[in-house]
Amino acid sequence: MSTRRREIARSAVELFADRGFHGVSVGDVGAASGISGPAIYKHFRGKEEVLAQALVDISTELLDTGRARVAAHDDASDRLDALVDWHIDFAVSHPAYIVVQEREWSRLDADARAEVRTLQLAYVDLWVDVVRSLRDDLQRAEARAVVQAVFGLLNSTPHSARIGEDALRTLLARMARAALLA
Amino acid sequence: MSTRRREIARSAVELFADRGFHGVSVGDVGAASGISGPAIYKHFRGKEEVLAQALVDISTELLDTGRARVAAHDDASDRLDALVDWHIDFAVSHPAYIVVQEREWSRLDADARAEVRTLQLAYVDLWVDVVRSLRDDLQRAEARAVVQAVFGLLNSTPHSARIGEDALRTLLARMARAALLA
DNA sequence: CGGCGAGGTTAACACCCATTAACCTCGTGC
DNA sequence: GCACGAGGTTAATGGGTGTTAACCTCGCCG
Repeated sequence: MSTRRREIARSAVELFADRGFHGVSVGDVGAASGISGPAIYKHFRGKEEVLAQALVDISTELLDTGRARVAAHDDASDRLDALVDWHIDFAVSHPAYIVVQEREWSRLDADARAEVRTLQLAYVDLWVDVVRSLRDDLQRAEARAVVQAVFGLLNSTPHSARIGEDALRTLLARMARAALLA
Repeated sequence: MSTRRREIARSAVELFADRGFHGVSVGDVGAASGISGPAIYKHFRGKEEVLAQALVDISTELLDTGRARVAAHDDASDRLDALVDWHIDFAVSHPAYIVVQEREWSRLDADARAEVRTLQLAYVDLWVDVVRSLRDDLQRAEARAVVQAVFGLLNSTPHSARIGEDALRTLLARMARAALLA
């Protein structure tokens, strides 16, 4: 996967985030990368493949870094904190990715959707394992629901009110922990 | 506001929820209400007005019923429980409305956006007042952020895993309370 | 030096879709 | 009985968009 593909996908995400996939033309996507219009087709087979690339990139980064952060700690409680902090880091610094991932998932074709879904599931499972080592009362399916709900909480950042970024981070971290361990 | 407008908007929401506003044609909107295509223009000035009607309806119902539920209790803690239960009721039974409200807000023109925003803000404030009566440590802006985050948590229902509806309700209620009072 | 492939460009095409026009058909008040 | 307005219908229009075609221009390898 050439780095140019990733550059194009990255800048396209900003557009998708605030005009929606269908609200952004191929011309817009090109313009955002300094080229224009049909030049996109030198890198992608179609518009939708740009979205796919972006979503795969997001999911991969979330998973890979998440794994690394978990592996850096031995204590289960520390691991949970590490996951919460990492997810907040990501959500706060890349709100556009969060929005697009939530919103445009269904526009992907079957193959890309399967790939993204696999990555996302692995990320959820990473959380689930840590959560269950702290919550022996939860079945696996329940733990998954808990984790999804916490993602909803943490991903609310883009829509969120205007308080300082640091205050927001600590607020969210405290709420997430409380919700996870309730 | 004729009731026909509301019927059309209501059935359109289901379409918007899983294909996105731009992914649904005016023909589709008509077909979903048994009429077809341009007949929509006998009730709305344009496609976007259908979306606006739907979002205004959602926001109004959330606010009005929320107010009624709060007024039915004197104790602050009971009021919070009532809000949490009502929001979960709504999110579980109308997932399409939740999805559309989150996703397509930005497609509205300035007037409709302002109206929806006012309603949503009043709903948030309803929560904020109750939360602050239980949490004297929170500034108003912080309380707003807390409430938004809890909405994110509760609105995760549509994306959520497959556990029984009752189990999901109690799980979410417990998590929400914990997050709100942490 | 010559060719050629990667990555651009602009022009053209075909299609879809929101909106408008023109026309029909009742149910209802006068 | 009849005008008329509300709420449909189908046909036409016009703009936008994804994609393809045809063509240009280098940088690099043999």
